Amino acid sequence: MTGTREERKQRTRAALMESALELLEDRSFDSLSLREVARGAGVVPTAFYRHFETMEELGLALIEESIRSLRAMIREARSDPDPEDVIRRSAEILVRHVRAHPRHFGFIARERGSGVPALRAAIRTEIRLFASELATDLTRFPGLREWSTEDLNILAGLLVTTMVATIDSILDAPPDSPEAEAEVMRIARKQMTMIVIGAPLWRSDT
Amino acid sequence: MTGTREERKQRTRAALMESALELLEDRSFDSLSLREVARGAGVVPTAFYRHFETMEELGLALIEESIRSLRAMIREARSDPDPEDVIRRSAEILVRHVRAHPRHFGFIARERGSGVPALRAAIRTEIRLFASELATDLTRFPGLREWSTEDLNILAGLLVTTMVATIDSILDAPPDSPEAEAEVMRIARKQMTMIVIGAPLWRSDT
DNA sequence: TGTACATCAGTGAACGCGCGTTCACTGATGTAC
DNA sequence: TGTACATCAGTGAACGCGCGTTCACTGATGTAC
Repeated sequence: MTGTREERKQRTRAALMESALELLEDRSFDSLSLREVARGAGVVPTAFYRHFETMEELGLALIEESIRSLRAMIREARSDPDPEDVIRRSAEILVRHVRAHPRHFGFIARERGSGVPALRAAIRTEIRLFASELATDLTRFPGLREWSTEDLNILAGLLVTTMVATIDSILDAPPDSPEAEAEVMRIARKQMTMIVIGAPLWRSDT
Repeated sequence: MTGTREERKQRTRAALMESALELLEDRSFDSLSLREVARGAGVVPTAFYRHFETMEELGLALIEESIRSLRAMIREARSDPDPEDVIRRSAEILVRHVRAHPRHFGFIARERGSGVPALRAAIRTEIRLFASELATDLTRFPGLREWSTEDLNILAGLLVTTMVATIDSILDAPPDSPEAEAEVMRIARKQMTMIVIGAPLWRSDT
């Protein structure tokens, strides 16, 4: 029981989010109850209301937190100026980040398709944003310089879809197996390579 | 109240599944209650037990039903012996079937990532099965004849991922807009083309 | 530094509600003779 | 064809339970003087 009143309040808030994240490991968000979350945080149900008006608000806060992980990952992937090696590095970074924050990525991956509309919408917006940033980055590649914006977006969408599927694979794989991890990484690398090798040739075909 | 006792029983069973499917349009399966489903079917809660032991059993029955749609779609797509046109036709068939059974595909798309483990597992198994059948079909393409089984599976996985993402797009699009539908189909076609053009060239690159 | 008062994070009792499941039942349909 | 009995899909009351939310509260922390 140390710290100022404000610090302690923030700690309880964090405990509520932590509790939810833990429960979400094998449950969907809209099957979670306020009382369970409070219980997991070691706090009486009514204390919840000092921090969030509704469970949905807590869900959105969790998405925001998860998205910070995502952004950190993207920033790292982008920081590499060498486009030669970009696929290998991207696959590595993706796997490493998902392994480092499995509960956040699991939460996002699961709520992306299902459940509470507000969470669904927030996640989809974020993924779309990522895809359009990727489209901008793609112009650095030699074969793609004079592509139309629309075609770049389509290609970026395809790459993002592949990455999201890779996230699913990582989360499905046994958690402590470096072999499984390497395998997922290898497949992701091959798939992304297939795409970027084919894409520049696609133009001539209309 | 016509038909034999058995026919009437089957009709009630169908009504329970129909009720669940309707409720699932904007809810996740594990937030559904047995009482709601029974209510929607116009039947007392305890009557549910004459048809299913648990809600999970009903969920699995729904997946089975949904998968019949999926199989019908796959059969149609495979029946075309002309590999030239296969992408255009596949995209069309995909969009048409999803539009024809939006609730079934929506249910599958949503439960694929989330919720009840048994449903999740059943759906993933089915998708994996589809991917490995597709891998077999791919050997018909000239450039892929002497690929390794593993590489064919990776390519098939990539195509299936793209199709699943397309299903999401169709379900997200406004339901009565032929323009939106055509747009989704066009994007799916482009993406699959990018993949299959690039894939045969990929080999030389290791 | 000390005192008097305000703030407010967390408490605990209470509420009405929908839930899954049990049980004994009803009465129409099916079957044997 | 008619009768007597068996089957069984659906009923309705009852149960204990966890839920979200309200409310008045407590007592430690913060602030003004």
